[in-house]
Amino acid sequence: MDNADQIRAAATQLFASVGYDGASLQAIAERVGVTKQTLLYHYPSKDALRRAVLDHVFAHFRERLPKMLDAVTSGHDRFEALTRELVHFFEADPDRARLLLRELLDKPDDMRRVLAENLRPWILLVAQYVRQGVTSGIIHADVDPEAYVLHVIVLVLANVAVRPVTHGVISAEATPDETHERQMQELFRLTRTALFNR
Amino acid sequence: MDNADQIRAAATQLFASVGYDGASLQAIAERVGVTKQTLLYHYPSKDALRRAVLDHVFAHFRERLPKMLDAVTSGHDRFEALTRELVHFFEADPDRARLLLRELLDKPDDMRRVLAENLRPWILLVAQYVRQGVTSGIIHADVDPEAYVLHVIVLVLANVAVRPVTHGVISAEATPDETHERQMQELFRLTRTALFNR
DNA sequence: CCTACCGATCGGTAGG
DNA sequence: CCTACCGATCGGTAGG
Repeated sequence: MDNADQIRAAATQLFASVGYDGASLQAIAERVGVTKQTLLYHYPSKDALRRAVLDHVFAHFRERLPKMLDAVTSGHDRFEALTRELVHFFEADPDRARLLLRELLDKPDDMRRVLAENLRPWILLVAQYVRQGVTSGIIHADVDPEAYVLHVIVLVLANVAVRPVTHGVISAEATPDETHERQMQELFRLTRTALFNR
Repeated sequence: MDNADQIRAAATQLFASVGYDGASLQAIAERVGVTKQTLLYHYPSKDALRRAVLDHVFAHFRERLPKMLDAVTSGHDRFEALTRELVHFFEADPDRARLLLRELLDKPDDMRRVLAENLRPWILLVAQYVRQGVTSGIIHADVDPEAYVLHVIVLVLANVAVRPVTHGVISAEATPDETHERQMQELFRLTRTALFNR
């Protein structure tokens, strides 16, 4: 991994944890062990670094898309497998979830375009699979396919992003990990039950 | 509304839209038409202003709590009424949702304490109502009550917060308002179907 | 002695 | 990739 990659990785972490404005170029450079000026050699502006970070997250997402779509051919466990792939993608690096959520809040206009390009085609495709499930009778007839798929994505994204906080809200004697595991189990149950006829 | 209240209101808007670090005291003061020094007279530091903003949101939430809990005595439409109260609370001022989501990302440790105090007792109470519904047979036996209630809150919060982006993701010819209405209708269907036996 | 401010400026740091 | 800087703006405080 060269310096440009290391800088992007450090920026991803810092943007995710303290936000774009909260992360100074100096702080990002220090994490990598280079000067701020070296950073600005690789990325000519802070905004260029932002775009590089975001592009990299979506590049990873597109890489996993075929695997995700393989999971959703037909039947009950197939849709759950898709949700699991989604959870796996964000839990593999929770900074992805926090970063995307921050971008959604910070740059709604930009993100509308980015998501229209990167997420919309995929949502429409999965929604078509949902419609096939309705036709074959295994899925509730009153589901709104596109809205449902978006809800699943939002729910996974938000739950992974706010995971550090969840524990204090519903836990009793359980550990933070157990609480999160419980939360994700209910996420699978909830999204499955809301979709399929029994 | 005196200057202190106006400053808090302006800070709420700016913190919600550009984040805590992105909102300068100068910009907040300018919105109200006072100097930055006047702001610092009312709130001795930026962090004090942050706490005042957050406290005010939770004060509003606690105000509406009795009404919310009235809604959840028993039966199908009662739980939906509770979700509608929650949606109403955040849609009445979407800045509340954006602000809370930002705080969850910016200050997870602080928010864990804040939510343990302000949200946890209420979640546990509603979860007890869910358990009663399980006993009486109207609610699915495999629901995780606390996790379910938290998912509903997270789903409402996230959907209101990212509303400006939703339209570009699933819409075709519909207006942004119609798309959001569709999204919220599916939210009600999803949370209802995941809870109740048919 | 208190309240609600003002114009000016402090030491540091931002992105570039 | 580094040294040496810039215009501007940051959160916070001075006396009156």
